[in-house]
Amino acid sequence: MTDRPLRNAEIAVHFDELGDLYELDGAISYRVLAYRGAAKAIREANVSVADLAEQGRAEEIAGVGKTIAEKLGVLLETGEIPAAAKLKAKYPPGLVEVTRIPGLGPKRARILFDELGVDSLDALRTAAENESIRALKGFGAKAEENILATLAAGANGSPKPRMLLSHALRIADALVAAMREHPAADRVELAGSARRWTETCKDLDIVATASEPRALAEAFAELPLVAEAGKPGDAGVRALTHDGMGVDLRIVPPENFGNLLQHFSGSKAHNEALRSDAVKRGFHVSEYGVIDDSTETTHACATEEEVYEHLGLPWIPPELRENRGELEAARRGELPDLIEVADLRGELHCHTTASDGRGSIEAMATAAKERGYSYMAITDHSATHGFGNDVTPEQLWEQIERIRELNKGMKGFELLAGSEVNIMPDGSHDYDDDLLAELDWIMASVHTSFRMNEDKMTARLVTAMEHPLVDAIGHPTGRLIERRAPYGLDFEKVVEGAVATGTFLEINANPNRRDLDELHARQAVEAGATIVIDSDAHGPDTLANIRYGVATARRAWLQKADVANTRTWKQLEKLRKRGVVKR
DNA sequence: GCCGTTTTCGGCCCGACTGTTTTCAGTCG
Repeated sequence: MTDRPLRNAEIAVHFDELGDLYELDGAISYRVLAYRGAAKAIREANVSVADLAEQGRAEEIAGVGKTIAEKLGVLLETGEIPAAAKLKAKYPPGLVEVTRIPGLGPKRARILFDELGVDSLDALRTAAENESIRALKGFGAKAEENILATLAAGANGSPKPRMLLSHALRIADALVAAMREHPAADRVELAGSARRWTETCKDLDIVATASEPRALAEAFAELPLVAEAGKPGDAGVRALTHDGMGVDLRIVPPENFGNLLQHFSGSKAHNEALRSDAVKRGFHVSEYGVIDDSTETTHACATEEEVYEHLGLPWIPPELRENRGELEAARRGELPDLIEVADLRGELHCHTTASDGRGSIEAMATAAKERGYSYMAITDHSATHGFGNDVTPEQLWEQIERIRELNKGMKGFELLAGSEVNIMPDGSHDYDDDLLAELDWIMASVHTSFRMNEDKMTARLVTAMEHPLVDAIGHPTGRLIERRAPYGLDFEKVVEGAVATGTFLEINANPNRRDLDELHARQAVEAGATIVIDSDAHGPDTLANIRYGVATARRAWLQKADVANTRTWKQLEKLRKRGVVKR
């Protein structure tokens, strides 16, 4: 354990935990919400909250007042919050797991603990089996039945794993397409977190209007993709797909479609903030309409644009709806003009059969041209990648020759010789400089020794960026969504290094990576760094993964100009640190 | 606990569902 100051995410964990503990302790909900709100703001702050606190400026964070600032100070000094320590002595750790059993919350868990001494999931199961829960006020036999059923179904008090967006969208797109073909369907749209292009999804929300709502709901329940479904009604139906994904189909009259789409697109945080703000202006917003206090009329909205318009706001792109400043920006008329997939002019990170890819150089180039790109860099793995997929220096010399030859035959398309070189533990690279100097484009990435300490890993990346020929850092934090945490990094220092050296930082669009993530990407661009968005395609088909990278960029508020490969290759060459190379 | 073009005190987003109740609290999204 180094004596470095706590990172934002680590501080946030402490305040979330304190919120949970206060909730168990029966604190008023607004106090609990205050801690959770502060935790979210701290987690998403793009400066070091520890540094801010050091300067006595913690209260500049929205949702952090005098009390939380004080607790933050003590946390940074001693490593714990006294109030939390006190509550942890009072409530056993297993009790938090009990609150996460569906149907049980903090209030009911607390009753079980106080009355029956339930302090773990095992104790909960025993109490339900002994039928001692039904005697409690507010509980009955049904409660015991539900508890045993959820425990038997494998509930373990940990949050349910979330499904990767790429997987969720495969199902969602198929469901939406099938619904749109139904004769009773009028409008069918995907809502929820998938519409906001979040990294993972808990479930799917689909909203629709229909000439015969019940017929559409019934047809939905019968789709081959659906494993089981509730009772279809005029309002829709809930279903479960074969891979366990919950799907909620909601059907409303056409005049309310905008309200419903807005409501079910979320996020929760965006909607709460939107509604709080609306109340101050004399409006009440729900999925059924916008109520105007002054005239006591309810406005049904057929489109989302109308919902926002009633509140004096322009339409806000779903990717921005996370309560990260979008409402304020919308009110000021300063929403970003978000980057789009069509803005990208070239691909700068892909693999061929020379390393671990599935396609030839020609196949990759053809697929890139078909996407409308005007350039592509072939970036196979370098000599130490291992797994038999490395490109030796000799092979790379040959590949450069082949690419130069192939490029001669390309019209209106530039095929570039590149490499994804490994960043060695000391920050050096595994090809000689004279070979690197022959390449048009160099990505540098970490593929080994992930478990270095934070200082060393930060220095490793900064050293890599100081090399005059390294154009960009690939998947800069090394995380795999839901599978592998990012390696320890002082991200602020990495961004400083990128800005100082003029090295681009990648948003890797592989849906398992999306690395940089949206918060890091936003932070990097605000600090003056330039981004490249790459598919890291290992075959012609996965060039299309670029949409996940663009989604991350949009969620990071990025505009066309923030991303280097929205430019032509000639323009991009001038932008990078080594400039244009004559050959 | 936070916050301020209604407010430094008194508010704090909205509605559905469930199981337990005879009118509602807790939970969920």
